[in-house]
Amino acid sequence: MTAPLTPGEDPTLRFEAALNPAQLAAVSAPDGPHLVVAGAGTGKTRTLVYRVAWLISRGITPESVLLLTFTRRAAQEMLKRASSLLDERCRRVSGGTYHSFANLVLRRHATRLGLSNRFTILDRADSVDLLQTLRSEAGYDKNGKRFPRADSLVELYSKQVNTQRPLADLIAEEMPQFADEKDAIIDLQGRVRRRKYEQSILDYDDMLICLLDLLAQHDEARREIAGLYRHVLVDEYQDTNRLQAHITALLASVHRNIMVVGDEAQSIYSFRGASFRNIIDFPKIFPGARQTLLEQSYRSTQPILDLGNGVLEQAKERFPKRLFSLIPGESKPVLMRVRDDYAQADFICRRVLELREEGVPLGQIAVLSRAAWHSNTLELELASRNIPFRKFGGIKFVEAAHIKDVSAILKLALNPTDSAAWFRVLQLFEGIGPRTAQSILGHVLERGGDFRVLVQPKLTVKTYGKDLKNLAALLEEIADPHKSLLAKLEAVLDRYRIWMVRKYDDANVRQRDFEALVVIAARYEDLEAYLSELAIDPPDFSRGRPDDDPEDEWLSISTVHSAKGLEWHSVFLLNMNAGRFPLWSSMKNEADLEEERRLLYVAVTRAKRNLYLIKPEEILARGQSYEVGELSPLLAELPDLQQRVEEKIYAPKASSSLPEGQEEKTDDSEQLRRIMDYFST
DNA sequence: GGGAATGCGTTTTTT
DNA sequence: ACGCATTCCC
Repeated sequence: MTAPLTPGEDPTLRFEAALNPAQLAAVSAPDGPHLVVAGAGTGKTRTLVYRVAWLISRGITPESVLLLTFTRRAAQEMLKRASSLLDERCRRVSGGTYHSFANLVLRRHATRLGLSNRFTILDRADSVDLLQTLRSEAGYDKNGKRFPRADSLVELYSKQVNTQRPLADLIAEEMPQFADEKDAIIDLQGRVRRRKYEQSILDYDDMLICLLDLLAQHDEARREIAGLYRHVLVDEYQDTNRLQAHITALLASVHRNIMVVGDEAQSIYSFRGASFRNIIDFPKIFPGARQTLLEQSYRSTQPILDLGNGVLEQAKERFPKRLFSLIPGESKPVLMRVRDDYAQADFICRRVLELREEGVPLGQIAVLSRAAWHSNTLELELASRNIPFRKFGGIKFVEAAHIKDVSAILKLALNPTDSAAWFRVLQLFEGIGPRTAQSILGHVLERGGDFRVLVQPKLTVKTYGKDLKNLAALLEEIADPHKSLLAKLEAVLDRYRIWMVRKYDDANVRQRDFEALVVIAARYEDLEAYLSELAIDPPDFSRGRPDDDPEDEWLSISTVHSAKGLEWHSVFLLNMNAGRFPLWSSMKNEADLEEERRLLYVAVTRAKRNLYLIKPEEILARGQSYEVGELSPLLAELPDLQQRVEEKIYAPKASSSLPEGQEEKTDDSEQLRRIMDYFST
């Protein structure tokens, strides 16, 4: 990155030297709406970063620039880069993810919506718990009839909110087998809504809904909030849904200075209502919007782009855009055939070590997969060979049961009417299951969430009476407004450790995660900010070591979704089989297959220099049996696949290629590994 | 008999 | 890790 400006230096000159004509046009564009369509690796982020720096260098107040991004990592990265371009003023730019922005605005304006500003936030699992509770309260689970599972209902309702389509239509499409229960399903959604409203709890979707409600229904609020932001910038616009597009448009309704950046070909979140229509329709909402197209890739070599372009050519719906690159590099992506999952892991470990020998740091290497669990075998292999890695995607740190338990206890101190939190906490104790928890929490809520209900004689005589007493004492302690956040957290952890040992046999492994919890807490003043942070912007790694490795000294393992916006020198793509990538479930209809194509496009274009597509010859099927792993149709459908990739076969000669001093690998060691794999989870 | 504990089989992607 | 079904306990 370039050095900071010297006083008196004209930043404009710097921008012209650092950007190509299309990028410069976007960066230095005059006020007004602007759509930037940018292919993978064409400097999308760079353009936004320079735009922020350009605006501020022209005297725009940093706080009045709003930068909305998909992940907080992306936001921080951008502001860091903008600061190093210009100066620290760039750090004061407003923004974050849609959800974190919604949280900030709602804490200020909640009362206008008749909502407490001490609301707590439900994550996905909390929503499932709440739904479970209401489902049994309403008796929908026990009239003998089949009824959708709680988690599929949560998904359905979420889709309804994010697509803003009638629930009845979605039921007909997504779960036709439950068409008979349509009325009950609709009724249940109403019950969930009312309950959340009564108890001041919001799920992720509610945060967007409330923000939209505030902006769309309260004109004064809209003018006040939209008035604050002279410039609105949005990254990854292809992954916004209708709700977010509506919010964005309203935020820009006062000053009309809005720049959205995106790539229809990388739209991979349609399962949560995202639509690249938002990009297509942008000029309809903002007539006369300027448009800029970025097509030159600064990331990948031409052979890698050729494969990406080839994948996209098979798409039914496509837009005229063709990436090109001037980066030298002749070698084609490698399609590596391996025997099975274990050979795949073996190949990656060896190749990773070789790459490191060749001078490629671990931090410049990534392994990507369609689903988080696809890398399970690889993770074991990496661990046994002491190759440090971090895993992104799948179950996150904050989603682990013990972290959720601790958060739930803390939530009660903030909002004692949060029944989802009560439900979880009560079931920590032996002898309390869903039924008993339900009944106790009924008593608690009757008294407006008073903890002292827990110590009434009727309860203390039970086997779990002592636990409830301890809980009540703990809650009393952490509800104290004079106590610091850290002190509250320590109090909870001290008590929870005792409960945890009874509940989990791997308690000492889980124990280590609490250190991270304390580290995060140290950054916050109060409980409310801390819990919001955990719910909205949690640390995004799920496995591996957070703090004790230097930045670049670990290999990334990631889902394709979590790899969005990132790039590596060398990329391995796992399981290029039918059923794995694309998943079986996505092979049934063309719309899903289209999205898988875009996903593969995203995956391929993460690579700068080396790309390995790995194709096991056999895959472990349902049950224990191996079946033939067909080549992914997303590759097989390319008429000129042979020209676009170099096919190789990985057939290790076990004894000769093993490093000295290690045990020779024989067939039974593989079997042992299989057994270990099976029993370790 | 109600409700909790235990065992079994399955696993898409995320704010 | 979780939902679901079965078994076990009060």
